[in-house]
Amino acid sequence: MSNSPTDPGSARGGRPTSSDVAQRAGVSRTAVSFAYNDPAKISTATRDRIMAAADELGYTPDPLARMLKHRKTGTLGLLLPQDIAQVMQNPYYAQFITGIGHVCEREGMTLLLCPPLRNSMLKAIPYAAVDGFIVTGLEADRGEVAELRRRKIPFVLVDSEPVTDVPSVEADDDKGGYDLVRHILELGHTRIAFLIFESGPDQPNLGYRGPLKRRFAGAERALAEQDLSLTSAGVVTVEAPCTRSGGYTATLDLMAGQAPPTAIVAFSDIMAVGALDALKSLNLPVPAAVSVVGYDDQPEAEWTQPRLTTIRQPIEAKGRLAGDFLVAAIRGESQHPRQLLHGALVVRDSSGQAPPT
Amino acid sequence: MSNSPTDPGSARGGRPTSSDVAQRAGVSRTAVSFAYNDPAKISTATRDRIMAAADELGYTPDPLARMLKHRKTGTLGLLLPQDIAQVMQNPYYAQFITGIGHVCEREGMTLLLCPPLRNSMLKAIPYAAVDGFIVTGLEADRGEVAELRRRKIPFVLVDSEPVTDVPSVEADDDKGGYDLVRHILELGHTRIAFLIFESGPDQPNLGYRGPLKRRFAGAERALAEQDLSLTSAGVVTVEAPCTRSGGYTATLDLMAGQAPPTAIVAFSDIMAVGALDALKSLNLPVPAAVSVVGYDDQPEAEWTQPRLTTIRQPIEAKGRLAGDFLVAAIRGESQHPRQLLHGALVVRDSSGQAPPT
DNA sequence: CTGAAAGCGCTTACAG
DNA sequence: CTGAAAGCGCTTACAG
Repeated sequence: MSNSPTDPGSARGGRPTSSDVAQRAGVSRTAVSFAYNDPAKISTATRDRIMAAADELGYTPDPLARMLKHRKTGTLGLLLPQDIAQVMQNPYYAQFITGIGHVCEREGMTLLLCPPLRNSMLKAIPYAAVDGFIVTGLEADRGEVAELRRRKIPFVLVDSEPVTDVPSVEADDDKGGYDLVRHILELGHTRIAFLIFESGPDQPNLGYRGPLKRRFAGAERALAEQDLSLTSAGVVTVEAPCTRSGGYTATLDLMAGQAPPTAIVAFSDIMAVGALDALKSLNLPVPAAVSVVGYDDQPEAEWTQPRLTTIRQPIEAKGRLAGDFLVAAIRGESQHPRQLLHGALVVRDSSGQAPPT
Repeated sequence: MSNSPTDPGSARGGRPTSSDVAQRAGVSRTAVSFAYNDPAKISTATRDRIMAAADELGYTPDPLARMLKHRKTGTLGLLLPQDIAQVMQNPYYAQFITGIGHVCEREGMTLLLCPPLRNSMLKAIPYAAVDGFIVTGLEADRGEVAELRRRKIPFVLVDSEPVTDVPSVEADDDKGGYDLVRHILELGHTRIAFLIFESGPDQPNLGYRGPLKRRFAGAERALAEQDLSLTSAGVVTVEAPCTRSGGYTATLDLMAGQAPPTAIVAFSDIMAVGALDALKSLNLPVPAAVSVVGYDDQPEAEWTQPRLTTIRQPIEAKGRLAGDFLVAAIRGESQHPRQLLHGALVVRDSSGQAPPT
């Protein structure tokens, strides 16, 4: 109605379009577009007139229309396995996103956080206006990955099983788990508790997956060398939320049991810090009575009392590489780069000889 | 070329469009659209045929085109005053984003992180495909806010000066600063060091702004009640990066000076924790020799040794409210809601009587 | 139940 | 230096 040929929109309630500006400035829409994108193509006078009109009308080119035309959005998508709130609570993700952030800065791009939609990562994919996805916490055989493949949209896999036909960034979690447990075993411990983070409601009872699965695989190898296993007497595994208080509570429970562990292997620094808190509150000296080790080497690990033995993992580098690979894939530059990131055992003061029995 | 009327795109290198699917299924583009958006309008047989064709072609509706047509993106924009990497390092933002995340989950929306583009927040605005912005760390008189107003795009201001014609979420930082300093003064301290975070390169030498400015205003009121001021002998202010090690290093410097402070007022918990570290390494008992107080009441504050006296600030609630206000504004529901969030002094163990002189 | 047509707001060869 | 036209890929009244 108000959209008749004679009134191309200026009377509508909505925001002004390039037609409105063109009309007001007495030029074509082409000229308006040039004023913003290629000022050399029009005279200065025309440009000034257009900009003045745009200013009066409160016009700015619609980013959506621009993106549709250019077939690019200038944004990287991060497909998340959990809600934004949960992710932000996890220092691991904060570091990972920091790494991606460096790439965004360099490329002048924005970052879209894409949490599951109605509990489904799959459903979140088609609604994201991005040039490509970074996918974390997903095995390559999941439906989401197949969907991404099918849509031929650039993406990179982080922390999945090794795959060869997709850009991917992996960490040697198997080796990390092995090194950590071997260190503990060399100190003479045999009563060992594994303190792990809950897998999340998304994938219940599927057994451990992803990095956790690989860390356990490494742990089992180390145990096997001493004729032990995850099911040996004295070896236990407890799950808790991936937070400091999660580690605290779980450790309190653990130490209240009979034949409590002499070593606690937490697969997350933040949980290890909680374990340290619990042992302090129980007046159990670390590492004299109980050893505690973590995973990730978060900054906190250096500040705890005693300082935490842990596996250093280059989380930020992981994010940065994932971003680099994605940008390359978007540009069609690289084929299927893969990078395996190495961790390292960092021995500090929280692990020591097993107490005599 | 390959785009001739007889070949609507299926032979192109790019992704398939609804035309390709329509052609393959022998229906119109309308039918394809209905298959996705309103299946009741076509027969089951037709729908199946369409979906099969879509599957073979790897088709999914282009989110950009959809958004352009619907005039909504389903994403909230967070306009950041710093790069993503810096923001993610700051636990304040992690909590704030957590709050927004709850809203995203409830609404099924995504969150776009919009860092400055070429060092300019202003330049970042026109490139963001969002339904509205949450703007943090900006005074209402800044150009960015004027630009947002001009474009008539929904937005909410967080931690700005009070404004009435825009949805906003504020915290009573003035009262926080007052309460904190009054607490310290009541304990008899007169040699006081303020430990504050650097303002960032974006706004150099403009004096303190935003929450920092208001906290200082409150602090000055409290000082004035004791005939002191920020420039009194014994009262100093030092700036450092808003990190644990920033607080650590600054405190070491502070205590090495002559007439070192007996109270350290950090306007950030994370810096206060660093101060605690430094005092421990100097063997200065807290609070017997030196009192330390923080701001924010991050989870860490309860875990430090000794536990930290601080101002509790509902950061997550701040994010949640900002999200709620923005969603309401996008829907055109609310006018200009404002919410002032209250903090509270939480006295724990890190503050005590000033040592006798 | 299905299709031709207009339109979301922009950009970019192309012709003048 | 400027403008008419086609097109990015979709959706949605409208007419059948």
